[in-house]
Amino acid sequence: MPRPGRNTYSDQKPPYSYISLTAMAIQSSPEKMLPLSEIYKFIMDRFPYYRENTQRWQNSLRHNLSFNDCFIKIPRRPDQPGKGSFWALHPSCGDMFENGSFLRRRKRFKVLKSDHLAPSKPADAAQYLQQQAKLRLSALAASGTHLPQMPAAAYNLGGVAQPSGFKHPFAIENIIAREYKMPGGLAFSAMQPVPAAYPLPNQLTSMGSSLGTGWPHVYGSAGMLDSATPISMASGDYSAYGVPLKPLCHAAGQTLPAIPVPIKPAPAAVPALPALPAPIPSLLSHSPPSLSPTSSQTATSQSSPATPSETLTSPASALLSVAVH
DNA sequence: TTCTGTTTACCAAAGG
DNA sequence: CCTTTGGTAAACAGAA
Repeated sequence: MPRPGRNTYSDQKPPYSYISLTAMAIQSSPEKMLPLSEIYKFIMDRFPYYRENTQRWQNSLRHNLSFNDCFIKIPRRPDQPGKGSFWALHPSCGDMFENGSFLRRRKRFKVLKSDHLAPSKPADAAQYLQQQAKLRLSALAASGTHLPQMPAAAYNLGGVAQPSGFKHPFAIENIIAREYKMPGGLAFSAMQPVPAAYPLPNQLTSMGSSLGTGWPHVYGSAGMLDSATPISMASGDYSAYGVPLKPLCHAAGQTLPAIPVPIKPAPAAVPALPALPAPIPSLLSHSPPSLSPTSSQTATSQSSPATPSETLTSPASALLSVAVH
């Protein structure tokens, strides 16, 4: 595996906080959720720095998972053996890194509990996520080729934390989508359909092999950036997420993404909906709301965030919000 | 036992 | 300056 030649930065500590790294890992997964071990793996696969002192940084990472509200825990199903839960990103934390810095967030992410009104458990959010996934799954099964949106996007709708509609040029998924390149030069879009409620091992591993190119300080990724990459990697070690990003996006203003987020399905990257551990629940047959594959932002950018998926008055979004610490 | 997950504490750096 | 955020250590409990 070791790519001879160019490990220039690969041993350096990546300029990302654990929160960033974890978010990247989660976002890179088709299901937008990963078990702890997979998060470890993602990081270690891509950042050689973290192949050492695992005790230390993994402890830190675990701490971050628990400590930060931007990570939510999704319990495993009985049919999904394994240790620990899945971890997902809180749907509203997309703007966490809005300032373009992956070292320090704009502000801390806090979940406000609606004290009395609420089924305010993370489990609800988790369930919602899962349901979204299933809905998409069934939609996929129904339409065959149709490609729904990522759960986070739909999950966001009506969310409290995004009062001004869509805007997160620095959403991790955007960044990742921009960074990850498929071997064929096809940009991997993090905006993927959700084939299943739970990650399938083979999916994850296949993802793993296809991801991770285009990271300057990432092991074995040298030279994978094609010229279409909007970000010049010329000299800076971390320019991918570093300097250029900010001006790039801020230049076009805050509310509209300067760089169009790849919302194209990227079929190649779509794991072809392999045999599911559990049969597709037909009980979820009520039409999947807001699955219009047309746009995650073109539509949402100007309309009120809640419009498309009213059917799903997200229980989670009602109780989740961002607050200054 | 090991792995996960939670929690507390302390410190350093960044940011206002 | 003070506050916030991030990194680390560590103790601890629970699950596989």
